[in-house]
Amino acid sequence: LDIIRKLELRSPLSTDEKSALRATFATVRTFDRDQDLLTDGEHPAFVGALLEGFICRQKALAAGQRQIVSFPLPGDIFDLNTFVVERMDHTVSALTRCRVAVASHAAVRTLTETYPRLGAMLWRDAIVEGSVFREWVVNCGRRNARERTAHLFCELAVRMTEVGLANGQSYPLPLTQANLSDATGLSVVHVNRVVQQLRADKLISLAKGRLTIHDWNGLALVGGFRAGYLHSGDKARARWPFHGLDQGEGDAAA
Amino acid sequence: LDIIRKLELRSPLSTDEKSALRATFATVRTFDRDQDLLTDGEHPAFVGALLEGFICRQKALAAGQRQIVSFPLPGDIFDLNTFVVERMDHTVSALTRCRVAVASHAAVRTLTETYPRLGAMLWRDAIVEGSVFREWVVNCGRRNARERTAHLFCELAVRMTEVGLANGQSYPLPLTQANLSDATGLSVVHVNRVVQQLRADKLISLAKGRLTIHDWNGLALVGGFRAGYLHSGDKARARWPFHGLDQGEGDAAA
DNA sequence: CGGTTGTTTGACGCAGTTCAAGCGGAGTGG
DNA sequence: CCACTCCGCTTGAACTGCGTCAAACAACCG
Repeated sequence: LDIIRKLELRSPLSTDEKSALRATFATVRTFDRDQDLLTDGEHPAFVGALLEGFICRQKALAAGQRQIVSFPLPGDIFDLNTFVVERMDHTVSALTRCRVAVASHAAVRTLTETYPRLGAMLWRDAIVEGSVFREWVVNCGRRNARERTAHLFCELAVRMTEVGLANGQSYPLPLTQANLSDATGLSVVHVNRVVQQLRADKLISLAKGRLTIHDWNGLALVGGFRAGYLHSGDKARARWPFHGLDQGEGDAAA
Repeated sequence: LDIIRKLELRSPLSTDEKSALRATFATVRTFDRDQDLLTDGEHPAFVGALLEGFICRQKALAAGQRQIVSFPLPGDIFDLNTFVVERMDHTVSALTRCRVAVASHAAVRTLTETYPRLGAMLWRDAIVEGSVFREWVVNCGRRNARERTAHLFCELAVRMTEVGLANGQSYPLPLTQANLSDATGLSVVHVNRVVQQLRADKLISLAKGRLTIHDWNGLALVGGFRAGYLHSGDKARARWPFHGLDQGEGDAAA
């Protein structure tokens, strides 16, 4: 189960925790390309963790335009927020055929009551995703087309590597240029030109659903990419401050 | 204390809860305009709740440009995430002189262990802020200058009203046009032109640090503003699923 | 082999940037 | 009380990055 792999990056799990996770997310559902996993406005009936495939969070505008606001990767739980908030404020769609492990809200609640440390780790990821959103605002607000796409490629490289899906310099990126344009806020035509420019500059190649980065430093420089906001290297803070069930090191006072 | 007012919008607090909040956030600090409350990269020593004044979260690019990614309003706690994540990934700055109620991490931890419902309510706000970030991505990515600024004014109108700081059609907005440009990802010059256009269209007036909305429907239409993502009207979900201390209605199964 | 979906290329136009300068108000020091 | 300065707002003119429109091309699929 990919969630396990992802969580263990930060801190090892006990066998109990692992089997509880497996039991909770036992059901697997498959979604086809262009299907919506969760629709804007609904209150979803399940909690889902991506196992494989590419999905996105997106919001649609009146004029029929779309903006992709993030790409949850395998191992990510993509609707934890529905625990806290009544309705979805965006849509989660499959960009490729994908497999998702689902659990009922009740089951996840039980899981995290039994293993509070797991709850903490899941929520940590949700908080980090907030940080990713902030960086996307910067990306769309203040970077030009070339910088934007370079930055996106860098971010995905780091995150794909983190979950073990990158293979050296390359990782699967089965997105259409239309998808990239929705993620960067550009037009399809311009994304095409930018990608070709990046190719011509020997920074990347992108073909057959796979992105290869030939010059990481160059690409990161173009995108102004600094990985801090992904909080990858941060030491695990397994202690969730908001349930009062366990003890741990404190980050003391003012 | 403004946090109390804000939390009570959702669900009334007991006298115990209120006095505990007051005790925890007893210390008040004042910051001058252009001072940083929290700096990118640091691990802050306190948790802060804005009492009055205008602050922003911002990220700086290499070229000296800035992007404002949100405006925490009075009653908002603006660095809860430092409970979970080692370092700040952005800077929080004062846009006007402001007052902030501060507490140590340890004190907030104690507070939420004693009153888990409070912890749940605080974190709910953090999750909702994530939703606001997503909408900002859309704003910067897919809306033109006029739409963007209109949307921003609408969002602030709703949120200022929510915390009781709006006065009918108008609310305090003591930002420079440079600030607005950093929030919208536009140039100062263009913000100026757009604002004047909105004025000329009798949608708003903006002067002396105060924004007045003359035609709400018109402005919301221009900005493509739909308030759902702010989750203002959602019924309170006081039960935080991740501490297992209290019971509550469940949102049942798959 | 034709239809559909995705990529590529070119020509053109415009929204928004940049540069530059003028203007008004608020604060400060003489 | 005036003079000077600083900061924020406003305006104009010129430039450009990116969008739009249109069409050709390539790959996949039934």
